Amino acid sequence: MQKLTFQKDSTNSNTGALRPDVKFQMCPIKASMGVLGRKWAMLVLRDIGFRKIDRFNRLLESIPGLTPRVLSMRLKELEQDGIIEKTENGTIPASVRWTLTEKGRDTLPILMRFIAFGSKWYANEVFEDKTPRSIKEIFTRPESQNLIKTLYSN
Amino acid sequence: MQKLTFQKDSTNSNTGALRPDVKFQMCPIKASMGVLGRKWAMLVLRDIGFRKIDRFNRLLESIPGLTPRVLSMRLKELEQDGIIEKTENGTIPASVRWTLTEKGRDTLPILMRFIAFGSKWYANEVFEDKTPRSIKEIFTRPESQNLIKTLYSN
DNA sequence: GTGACTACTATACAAAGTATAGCTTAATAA
DNA sequence: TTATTAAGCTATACTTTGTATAGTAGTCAC
Repeated sequence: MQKLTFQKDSTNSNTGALRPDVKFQMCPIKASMGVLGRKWAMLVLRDIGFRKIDRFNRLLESIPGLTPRVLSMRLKELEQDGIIEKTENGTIPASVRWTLTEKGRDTLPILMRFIAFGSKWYANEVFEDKTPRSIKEIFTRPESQNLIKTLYSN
Repeated sequence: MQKLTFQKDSTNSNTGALRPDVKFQMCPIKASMGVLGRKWAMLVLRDIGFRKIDRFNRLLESIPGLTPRVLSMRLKELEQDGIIEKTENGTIPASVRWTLTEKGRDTLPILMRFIAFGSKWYANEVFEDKTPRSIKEIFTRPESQNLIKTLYSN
């Protein structure tokens, strides 16, 4: 467990604040929160990105509490923001499949950090044995290692 | 720009899904969303954690749109969840200061990923020159390097 | 005493999310 | 033939969450 400490910041009267060297016109966190910050958005991305659940009704089933109205709204917002895209094959009833775009795949490192955080700090709810776990303890199979490395490290 | 690809998953009929090797009783992302998923929560953490803004009225000023009612609620929720803690010095009027707990400091890697994501994909709004930037291009000063390494890499 | 600063709370309203039902098209089952 | 299922939604009403604005109490400086 690494202790996080802040270094003195010579440009900022020693408050210890982390300051960017480039001026932000808008905070990138705030910008990201626009669509990703809405309720259920992260869980929809989790299912599409990690669990490969790509159909409307399958997403509804896999996310308890999510209603069709809100799922429909989240999918539209995520699509308009370029985070996911749909593939409609021409059949009727329409068979829609959702996948991540490049931008969408770039949200997975964020999700991985949430997995790490939740597995450490909400172990009571997350694991049957209530024991906190690290990412490495959760994804141990050799097939997972490349992906974990890509999504969790630099 | 690294391309993210998924390896075939021999245990899961080749859907390419990333599956944990430990059973989740509850998804750690969902667990994390409880308090962190509410509106403004991440921005409050950003200010307390990175910008060292630790007073009620200073937080209100620094987060446009946030109202005292909601800030008061978010602070209470984050405190109850053990993410932040308050220091009240006995003076009247009470002078309250908010700091991150260990759990709170563990949210900073999540925020760093949001910074990275936003700086890459919302450059139009984030930077005056509308050019996407990486974390390394944003935090270039030697004093920042240790912190960035801790919060961004493993 | 006037105004400013501290950290809030109160009230009313608007926006966002929830619950439930229903729609359209087509394939399958009885 | 009729009903059921499944696809992906939309409609309506209601509840929760967040917004806007004003106000509170205590203390200090002027």
